[in-house]
Amino acid sequence: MAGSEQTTPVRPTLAAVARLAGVSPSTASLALNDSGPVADATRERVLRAAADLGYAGPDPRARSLRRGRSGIVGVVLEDTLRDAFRDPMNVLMLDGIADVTGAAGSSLLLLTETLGRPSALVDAPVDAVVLFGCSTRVDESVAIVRRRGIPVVAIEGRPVPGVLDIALDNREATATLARHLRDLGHSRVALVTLELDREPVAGPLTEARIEAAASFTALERIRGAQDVFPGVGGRSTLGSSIEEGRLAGLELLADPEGRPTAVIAQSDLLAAGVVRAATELGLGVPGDLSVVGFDGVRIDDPVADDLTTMVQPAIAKGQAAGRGVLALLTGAAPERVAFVSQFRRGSTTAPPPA
Amino acid sequence: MAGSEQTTPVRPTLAAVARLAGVSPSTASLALNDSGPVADATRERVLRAAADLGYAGPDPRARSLRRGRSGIVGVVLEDTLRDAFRDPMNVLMLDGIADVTGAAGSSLLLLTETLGRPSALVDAPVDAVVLFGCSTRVDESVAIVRRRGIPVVAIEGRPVPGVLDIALDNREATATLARHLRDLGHSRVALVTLELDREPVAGPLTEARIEAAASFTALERIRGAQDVFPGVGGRSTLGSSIEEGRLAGLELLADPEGRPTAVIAQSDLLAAGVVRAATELGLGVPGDLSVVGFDGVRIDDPVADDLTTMVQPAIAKGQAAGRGVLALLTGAAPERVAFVSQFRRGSTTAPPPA
DNA sequence: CTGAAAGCGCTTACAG
DNA sequence: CTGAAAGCGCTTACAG
Repeated sequence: MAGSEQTTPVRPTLAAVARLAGVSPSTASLALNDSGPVADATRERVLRAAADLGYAGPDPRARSLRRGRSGIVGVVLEDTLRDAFRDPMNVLMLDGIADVTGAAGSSLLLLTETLGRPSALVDAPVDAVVLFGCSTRVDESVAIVRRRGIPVVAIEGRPVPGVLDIALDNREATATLARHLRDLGHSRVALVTLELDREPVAGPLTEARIEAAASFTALERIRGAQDVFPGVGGRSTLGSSIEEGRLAGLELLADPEGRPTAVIAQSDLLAAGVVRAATELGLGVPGDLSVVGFDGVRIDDPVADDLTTMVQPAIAKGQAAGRGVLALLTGAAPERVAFVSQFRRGSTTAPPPA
Repeated sequence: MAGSEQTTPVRPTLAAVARLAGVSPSTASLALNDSGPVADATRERVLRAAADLGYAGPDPRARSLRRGRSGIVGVVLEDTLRDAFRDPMNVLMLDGIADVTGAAGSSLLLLTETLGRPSALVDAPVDAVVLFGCSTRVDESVAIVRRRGIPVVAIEGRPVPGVLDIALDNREATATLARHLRDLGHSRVALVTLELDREPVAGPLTEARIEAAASFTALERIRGAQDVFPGVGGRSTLGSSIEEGRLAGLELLADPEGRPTAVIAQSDLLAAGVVRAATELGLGVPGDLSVVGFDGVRIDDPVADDLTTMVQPAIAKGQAAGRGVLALLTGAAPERVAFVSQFRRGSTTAPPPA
């Protein structure tokens, strides 16, 4: 109005409203939040004053300091959002979390685990944190958060005391797929894994690398395959995407000699990539090569539309994580939750070529 | 240790550290942040005290109240995260924003515009907000945020005073596609639009609905088509997805009589769906039907892999929005940014059937 | 029903 | 170089 200010207009405070209404800040606060007995006339005066001043509600920063709660739940994903959201599983889990925490009035803060750069996690104003355990850098995050005394829920994390775990039967589920392949007659099987190491490497799986695996999810799924095919080898990737699956598939299938007759991919995206690689090399699926995935996403790819896979309840997992957060926040006894995947036979598995 | 507490252990405060170190809180603060002259010996004592107590750094809530900054940027998306993230454009833009704000030490808070439920936007502790303008409920968000006096950047928003706009040449870009079709000889053209209304409806486009359009992006793209094909009709959808495109395509192509020879879809996802619908109906693309999209995403669908489309710089748009936020926060003069899309001729357009 | 007071945990001029 | 003080904006016992 008077003079064209460059600075942000000063936001009216509760004190200003109280002053204009001619009451104390305490009374104004009670009236505005109607959290106490206030005379109707007084309330009205306060409300009018607030309206006159354009008071937009309490400053969330002050309120959260006072209350000891920010209403924010941190969600820790891998490196870039682009990578994290490429896999529909992550999006679905996030959506599941938001379902529950959103209904309780909390919003989600996106945090990434960037190697090198100090994590925003160290001083983000979060009430609780959800870790995506398929990430390879959960351990650092857990350390930071526990130091801060903030409740943590880990989806598929390596069981750690003090961290509420939302578990999936990764090992047993993969074993189910492996048995399916074995029952079909396969014995030359190869793995295509999710990112395995803290600094992901695409390359052949070795005992040493498996030993040192940072991703609990990837490790458990490897173990499930080993339960059925001891010593099974394969390749690790840089993460769950069709392209990574394709690259791994190309490597695995290049040499007609040692070529596997079946591939166990650790996600549907990777499996779709393997199918694509096979097609490029002129191999038929499932005629020449059987391929299984994991997740049970519908992939918009006619060539891998009907994968044999384990269907996991991604949204339910997210919701359970959300409920876990809420429980931890109210001091309730955190109950570990374990989800079970379901076998779905698609059209990408068959007996090995004669 | 002593007694198994149910309550969260009390976090050590700066005051506790100072007490243990035998200095004042002010000095402890200076030492911890090294933001002032402190004797080496003193600093060491403070640091040791902090370590002994397991002090995890300043409480972000208190710090942000004091500083007047939370280090959080709100990002307002449509309804559910699942819907928002289904379109790669949104993910890429988000990633672009995170690039810039993350480097400046801010994290992203996910906020959704849910009809009915009061938006978390009214009291989220954000320093600034980025609005995704293709959403149909930007106007409410703008109102809330301006009332709070928080800087706003809108990506493809309807130009509003006080809101920094990251613009895209939606109208002209669509006109380019339309001219391409006209030059090929098409005159029976139909539109498949993004969500148009506050409460999205899938159905035939009418003048009244266009008049009342809530999505500025959708509206501008309609206008661009009308610039070349006055009065062009079509169908609106519930949002950018292959399935929505398919459904709209099925409706548009059902009747062999009035069937268009070309469809202008407002996103590549929608265009892919239209191609799919055509295929289902036994129509060849581009032989029987030409289809153009918008965005320039690579869609993992062999049948719509090579769309004729306008390629838009999604990540750059996000980065520009991020820079806009930073500028607004430092009080710099906000400069409106306008991006230009590029025509890419794919294999989904050809002259109309004879 | 209303107000004075304390305090959430920190940072930042300001003295000394 | 160090400390006492003020204050960010609110909420919540506690008197009255």
